[in-house]
Amino acid sequence: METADKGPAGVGGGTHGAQSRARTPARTRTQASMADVARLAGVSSQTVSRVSNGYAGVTEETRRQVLAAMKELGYRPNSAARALKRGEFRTLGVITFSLSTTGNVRTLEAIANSAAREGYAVTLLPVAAPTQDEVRGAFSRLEELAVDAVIVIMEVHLLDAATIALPPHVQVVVVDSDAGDRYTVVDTDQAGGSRAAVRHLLGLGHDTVWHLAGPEGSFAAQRRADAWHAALTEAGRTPPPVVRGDWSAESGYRAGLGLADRADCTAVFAANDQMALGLLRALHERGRRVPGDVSVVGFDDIPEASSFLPPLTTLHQDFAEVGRLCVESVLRKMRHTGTERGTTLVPTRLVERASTAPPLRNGPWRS
Amino acid sequence: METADKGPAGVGGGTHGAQSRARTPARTRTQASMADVARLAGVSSQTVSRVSNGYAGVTEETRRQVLAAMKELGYRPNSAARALKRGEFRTLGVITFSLSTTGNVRTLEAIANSAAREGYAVTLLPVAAPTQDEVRGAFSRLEELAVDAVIVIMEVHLLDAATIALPPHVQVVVVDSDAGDRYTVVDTDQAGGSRAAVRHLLGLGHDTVWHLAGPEGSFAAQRRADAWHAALTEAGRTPPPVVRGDWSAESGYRAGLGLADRADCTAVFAANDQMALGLLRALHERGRRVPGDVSVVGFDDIPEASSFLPPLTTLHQDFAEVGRLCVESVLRKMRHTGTERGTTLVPTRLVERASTAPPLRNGPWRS
DNA sequence: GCGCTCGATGTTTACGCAAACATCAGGTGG
DNA sequence: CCACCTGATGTTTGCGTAAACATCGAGCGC
Repeated sequence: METADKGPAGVGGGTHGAQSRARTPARTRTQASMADVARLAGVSSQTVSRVSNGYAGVTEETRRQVLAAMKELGYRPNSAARALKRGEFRTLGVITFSLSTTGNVRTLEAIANSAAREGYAVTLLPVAAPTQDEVRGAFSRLEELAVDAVIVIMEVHLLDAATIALPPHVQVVVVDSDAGDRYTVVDTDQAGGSRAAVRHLLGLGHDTVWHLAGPEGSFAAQRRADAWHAALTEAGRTPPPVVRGDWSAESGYRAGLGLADRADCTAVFAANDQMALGLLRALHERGRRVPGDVSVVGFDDIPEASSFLPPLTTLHQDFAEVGRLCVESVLRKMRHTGTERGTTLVPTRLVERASTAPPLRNGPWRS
Repeated sequence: METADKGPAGVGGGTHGAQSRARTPARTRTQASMADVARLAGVSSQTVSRVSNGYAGVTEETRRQVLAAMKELGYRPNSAARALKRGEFRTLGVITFSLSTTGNVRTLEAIANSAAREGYAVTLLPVAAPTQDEVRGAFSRLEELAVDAVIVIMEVHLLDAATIALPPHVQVVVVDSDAGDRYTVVDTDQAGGSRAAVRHLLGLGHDTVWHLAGPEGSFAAQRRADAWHAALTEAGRTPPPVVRGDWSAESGYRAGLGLADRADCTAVFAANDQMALGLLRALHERGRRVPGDVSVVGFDDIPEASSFLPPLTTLHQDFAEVGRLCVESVLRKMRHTGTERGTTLVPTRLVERASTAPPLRNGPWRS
């Protein structure tokens, strides 16, 4: 009872107090080790190890004794020692800057869940700003970090720019990139999604489709814009000039104010739902009805999209699948120690809601 | 020079291919250790350790030699060995279920940043569902995890319910809870924010304020609801019945449909911005203008709130500060090995936008 | 100049675990 | 009945680091 650590010990009830029964001096606040368990159970520490790792070759009787001793001492394997011995940490590092975009967050969440299922922990490497220095910093922190592999949710050119040497055995998987030739890449099928958006709008009868693109530096934005352009060209339409935002609703609003004044703009494909939200607001303020006067398609299908005014037609991204595939492929790379490259794409799905409709050929704005 | 691992393969350009120049057997892909560096530099490994940790007592000359050797071998301290020796991992665990709410994500991000600044890594412990079993599972994974302390972003009653014993030296800090008597709690000043919302609306001249509350199980929701109730009562108003949602925009919409039909409902305080979004949609569909007929106040100030229709008046939460304080207090607890308890509250700030206005005493819906 | 201190460096050890190897008892087949 | 095997268990060893202790040479006061 003199050990004082009873309080913090149990979150909730449980095995409280085992510590306090210990006979060792009070300052010994160190966890019980295998040796301690072995002593109490009257076996060798190796046997404890075998039980701890679920190996065969231990009598049921012995196993029970060891388990009892473990419980009594509140034994927990020391992961540092384990990692040192085994040469692996069972931990994945995830590098991303700012969790401010839905996509990154959802992907991260899926990664964490998949990793947990595989017995891996996930360590977060935040990068404050998308600058070379910051990325380099994250990687140097990473260098001495306890991870077996790394998943990078980031524009890969920043990664290239930071000429940092990773420990040679650390595998890397990249999200949001087209550098499949140099890395293993898992990503949403940006191009397919964009084409679906364009085709949906053209199919409704719109002459052409405007594009509210993401920021310049983003590969995702670039690919969505490229595919939009290609789809229009393939359909024999003239792509209007690209309007750029920065993913934020605010930027969508600003861009939307410009678009709202153009009578020839009857359909807009926004590169993400946030910008679409801003766009809707701008159109509404300028008296352009959606979808009567203007149809709008977003990208991402954030949970709120169905509550926009009007509910937003958008491309659903399967972030869970992206995360799952990231973990799967990085683990595969680790185990095969292969250097496989290539890109895995996860398809999108068009979710039709109320923000798209055929154009009003003779609406107040038309002619 | 014969030691092989000169070039720990590079991410990005740089030292690529150095591996292949190595003369030792290819399978030797193990990182250089302190001993290797020591050998190359012609010093003892202890001196390497001293340089590595920036300790005094090393000649400038020697230091340079060691640093050169480190660089040549691409030496990186092995964090497992370091952790084993030092008895600490320099890692914080964060337990949360689903990163689906803005608040949790933003807090997590702030925690990661603050932790990085302190030289700590952050390991994510995802909990799939808010059930006892899941929480218990997360904690048992945690038990053998390489963390020095834990921050829980979760309703604490789930934590209580999971009768799990943490390693005694692992400190816990909790977000979103009122259990300051048992844990160290850092949280947004939910009550203060709610009172500000109510006072703002009453100040505009509304007779009373309706409340669109969060789900039953949530402490944050409970506290916001309680404070709303108290503020109304203090002002001598009769609180209308509570309307409940589940934080989602969809639930806000459903609740809003009911509210929209009540002529006596001229002001609503929604417990978060997402629900406010759904509420706005419902009111709009039913022809109730905001803020003309109904004023709406949200909570959180998510980035999109300024792009709602109309831009939402809401309570700004300082998640960055919450995260920072979490890290600060958990580290303090670790260092002092204290068992300090108590609650730290971070104030909110009312952001007035366009969704609130004085009531129209003689609008179409009034009398 | 002698003994002393002090700063720079080397040597030993242990952290906790698990692979590799060693041991040992009991059974089996010739 | 002995050589051999098999399955359960114990012993040794080393992972990479850093604390604790040991050493060693130079400078300094008397």
